[in-house]
Amino acid sequence: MTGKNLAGPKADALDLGAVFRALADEHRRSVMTQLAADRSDSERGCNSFNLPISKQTQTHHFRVLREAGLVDEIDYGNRKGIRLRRADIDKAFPGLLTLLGAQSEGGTAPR
Amino acid sequence: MTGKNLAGPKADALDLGAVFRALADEHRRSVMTQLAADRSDSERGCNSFNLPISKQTQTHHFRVLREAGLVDEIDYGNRKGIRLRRADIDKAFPGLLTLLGAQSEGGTAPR
DNA sequence: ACTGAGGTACGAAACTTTTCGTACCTTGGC
DNA sequence: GCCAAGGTACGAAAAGTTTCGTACCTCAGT
Repeated sequence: MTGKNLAGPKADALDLGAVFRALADEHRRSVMTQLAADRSDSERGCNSFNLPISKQTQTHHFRVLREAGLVDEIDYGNRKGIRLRRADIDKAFPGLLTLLGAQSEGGTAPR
Repeated sequence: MTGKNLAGPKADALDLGAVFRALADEHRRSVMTQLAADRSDSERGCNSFNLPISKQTQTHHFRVLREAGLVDEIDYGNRKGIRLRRADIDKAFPGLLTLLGAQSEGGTAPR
């Protein structure tokens, strides 16, 4: 069954402030890092991220990501899909998605 | 008179979360955008940014920027200087500083 | 039609951030 | 020595964020 896409900002209306605010939270950044790491940009189920928080809180975080224009949310009624808006992000803020991978890849330098 | 450099994280200890949290605030992002735009990376006085907030609040914001490792603060006693840590930032998060300029420069891109 | 899994709405508690008032410190110039 | 300009410390109000409880919705399978 075809789901309907929930509304987010247009590609040319992405706001850097909203994006940084969205990425400031550890849980949301974890989601974005996982999405950015998958070069195939396939749709993922919303509970495939193993977030250690309740589902109400997850609803909140996914909404913030969508409203920042970072992901599309596809509503299937009793299930939800999420997909990275890679093309739009790369166009508006080139290098941002690469940055997300940098931290984990860089290695754990002891102080 | 030589001022003394206030402590911030080491170059290899920059944290992406702290950086995004620092850049999530409009005032701090404004400061960083101005600093990033000056390719000479010269030291600037702390009240040369025309922030529409009280000096106590400015103290707070500059501290957040320093603790995120984005700037050095130089204390002259009755005056303070601030300088972008461009090399450290470029090394840890290449492309980040370019991103800060993107919004103002990119402007209204026709899609 | 019932049930169960996944999701949302609303509201409240806990926590964090931003902001500023009052009081105080530091340096340079008089 | 005194003052003014620039800055900090501490505390508290205001505002924003994160979290979850309770109640409810939606679809798939039976």
